[in-house]
Amino acid sequence: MSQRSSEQNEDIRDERKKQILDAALSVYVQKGYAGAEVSDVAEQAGLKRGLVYYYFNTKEELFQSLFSWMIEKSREFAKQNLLDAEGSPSERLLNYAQQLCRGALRDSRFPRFHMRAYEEAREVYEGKEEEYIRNRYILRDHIAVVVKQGMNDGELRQGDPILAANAYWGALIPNLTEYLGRKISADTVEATALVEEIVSYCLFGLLSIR
Amino acid sequence: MSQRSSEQNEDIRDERKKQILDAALSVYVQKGYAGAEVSDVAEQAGLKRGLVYYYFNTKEELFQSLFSWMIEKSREFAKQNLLDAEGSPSERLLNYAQQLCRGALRDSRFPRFHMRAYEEAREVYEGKEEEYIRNRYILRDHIAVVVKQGMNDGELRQGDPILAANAYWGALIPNLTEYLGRKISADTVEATALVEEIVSYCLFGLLSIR
Amino acid sequence: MSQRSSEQNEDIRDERKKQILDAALSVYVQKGYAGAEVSDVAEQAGLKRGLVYYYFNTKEELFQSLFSWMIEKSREFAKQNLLDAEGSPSERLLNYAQQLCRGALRDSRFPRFHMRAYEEAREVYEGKEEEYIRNRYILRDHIAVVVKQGMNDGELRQGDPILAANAYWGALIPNLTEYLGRKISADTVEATALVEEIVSYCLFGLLSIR
Amino acid sequence: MSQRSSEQNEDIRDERKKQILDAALSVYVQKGYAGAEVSDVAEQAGLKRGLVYYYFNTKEELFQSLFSWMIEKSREFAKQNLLDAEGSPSERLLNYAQQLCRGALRDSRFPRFHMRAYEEAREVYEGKEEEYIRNRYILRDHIAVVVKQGMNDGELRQGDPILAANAYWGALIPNLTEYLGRKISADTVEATALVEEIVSYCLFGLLSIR
DNA sequence: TATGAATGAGTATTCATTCAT
DNA sequence: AATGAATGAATACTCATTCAT
Repeated sequence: MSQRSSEQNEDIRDERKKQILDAALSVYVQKGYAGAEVSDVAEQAGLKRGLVYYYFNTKEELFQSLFSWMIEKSREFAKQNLLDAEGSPSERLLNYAQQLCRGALRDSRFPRFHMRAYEEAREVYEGKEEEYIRNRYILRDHIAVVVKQGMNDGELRQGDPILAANAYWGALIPNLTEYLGRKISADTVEATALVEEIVSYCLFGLLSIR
Repeated sequence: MSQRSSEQNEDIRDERKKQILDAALSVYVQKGYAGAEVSDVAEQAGLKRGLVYYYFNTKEELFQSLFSWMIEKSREFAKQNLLDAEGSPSERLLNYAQQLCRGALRDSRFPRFHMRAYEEAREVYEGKEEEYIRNRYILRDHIAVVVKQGMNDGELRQGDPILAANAYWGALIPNLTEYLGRKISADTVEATALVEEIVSYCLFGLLSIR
Repeated sequence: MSQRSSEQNEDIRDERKKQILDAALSVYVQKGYAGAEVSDVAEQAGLKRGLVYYYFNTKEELFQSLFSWMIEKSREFAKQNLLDAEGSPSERLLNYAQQLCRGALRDSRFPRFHMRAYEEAREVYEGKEEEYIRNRYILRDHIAVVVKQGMNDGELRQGDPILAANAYWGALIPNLTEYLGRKISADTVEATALVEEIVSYCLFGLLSIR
Repeated sequence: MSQRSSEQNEDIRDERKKQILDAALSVYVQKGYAGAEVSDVAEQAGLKRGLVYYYFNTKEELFQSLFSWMIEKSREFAKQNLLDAEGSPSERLLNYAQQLCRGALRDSRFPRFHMRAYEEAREVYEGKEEEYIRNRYILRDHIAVVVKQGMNDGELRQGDPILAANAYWGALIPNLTEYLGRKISADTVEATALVEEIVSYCLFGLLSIR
């Protein structure tokens, strides 16, 4: 019998893991950590339960991997579109919010993941307090860095950057998931206007005096 | 006839139900619906599991009752401090946010409930689509009503009242739960300033140009 | 406060016990021993569960009482209509079967009780082997006595009286419960014909050569 | 791909299901539906409880399967030995009764199942009224068909075939279970005589005049 | 690498029973 | 005598996990 080469196996392994994590994401945004069953994930991935356990030793490990994966993707995204982007802090915050909107139009699971994850990180990282802390707050802290710059520059109102970052992020996320229900396809005029509006609220607030 | 008068029994029943629902709230904000066990609720309430089932037939019924209870309290609160309050729309939105902050200082389970509930309502109300819809969006819709007035008056920027309400509420809630970690006692100068700041973000946004 | 006299109490007690046993019978014929709940019995009797326990210490005791009660009634009935009746053995067997039919027309719970009881006596009398034996076989043994006489007289075919009694009783009982479905009221010509037919099968069998 | 071939798995599944159903039968004839515990069945089968649930989703489903299985076996048996057998109706009824006796000597659980099932079918098929009806009466109806032929031929007395079938079956079954207590091994002269006698009662009745 | 049968530690739920009033 | 709140020991059922193949 011909043996698969080890590189081939390596490829299969990587692909399978991605496949499983992607399925886990879909299940997670619908049911959360406690409510998600390993069977659900397997089914969603079109694989057998046993195989999921072949790649991830426990449900906990699977979802911690999911969290790390998502956090990593989110961090990279923030780095590109926020931290390393060009422009003043407020321009970068605007831009970042726009990019997040665009992303949500493509895949609403991203903001939905973050809505759940904010509350459930403690359960998923039970017993790994540091990772929990590091992961839970990482995005907000990235934002806070830029907010702080803006405050120092006088571009943003003085205050606690953390609270401001929370407000910015909090104003954004629920509206990203709201897209879903409206099922607007990206790149339409309608979508652009909506993005514009959503983004504006988290920077300018609700008042009209400007 | 029973020795205990029927009013006494009525009182006992009411008190027990409250006691159980209050315990369920504590468990819920920590573990969510799927993660919460009826045993946890019983233990938290200092009662036996059997008694919880004496008052609520199933876990589902218990948590649906919890949701209805919380929604009702939230609705009343919104009525008093937002809908029926005095002042212009933006004044009322400011005032309501302040009152929510005060409430969160007393009992952080309120905002924490809403953070979870927004995502989990579908699971809890599985099979009761209308109740789900009604309950999930009720607060946001209350806010949207006032936002719409403000938009009509020209006090608030024109836009979709629902999106604006989402932004307002979203900017507020995560910061309310943030209080917890800081454990500031209400009625201090520090607390007042913090409230001021949090509230300002959801109405004025982050920019300083005003 | 006026005290109830002890005779009055005695009366109440007796009446309540009857009431409970009668309810237990109704529940029993529908659900059997294991399937019957004390709540069912209470509800059927229009009483509260606690009161049932006031009169019968355990579910086991309640149903053992039911069995004793039914057996006693059945025994008396057999004594009057079979053992102490007039006529030859076969005449008495005919008469007894007819009387059982009449009884079933009035209250089908009687034959239905016996159908269940035959199988369930062991469970109900668990740990009381003698009572079980005595009660389970008492009716059949009464019949066997008369059958034996008939065999000795040459009126009935020679054989094992127990087997014959089983056949007689077995041929009768399912048809008594069958009445129910047909809901024939007693004392009609139709009912009389039906009784005639049912009775005939258990004595004459199915063949026409007579 | 799995190492075990799918036929092997098929075989394992079939065997396990049989094993569980057989155990369920043993438990059922002793305790009935409500009294039977899934643990009992597992223990009787020498398997773990979890595995029982792996093959049957609920206790209800398990016992409905048991019923279907038994009914099917009974129906086939009736087809071979009664409906499709040779001879006149009464000869076939005699033959069928004999075969049932023989079967009971080998495995008394068969008649004992039918004694319980007649009463408990309604509970087991709760909510599936048609299946209940179909299954409860199927054997009796098979018998009634042959009885009716016999009546038409003039071989059996005129009457309601259903009542006659009930009488035939009812006279037979309790005596089949009676074998048990006597523990006679089949193929002895004694056993043959007993079968002869039992069978005779359900066709000829008790009278000697023939 | 992949499958699916098997296991066992929980978790929801039921129900007989007690007991204060 | 009567009620209904309270208890706890089962019992049905779920689901993460293991393991032989």
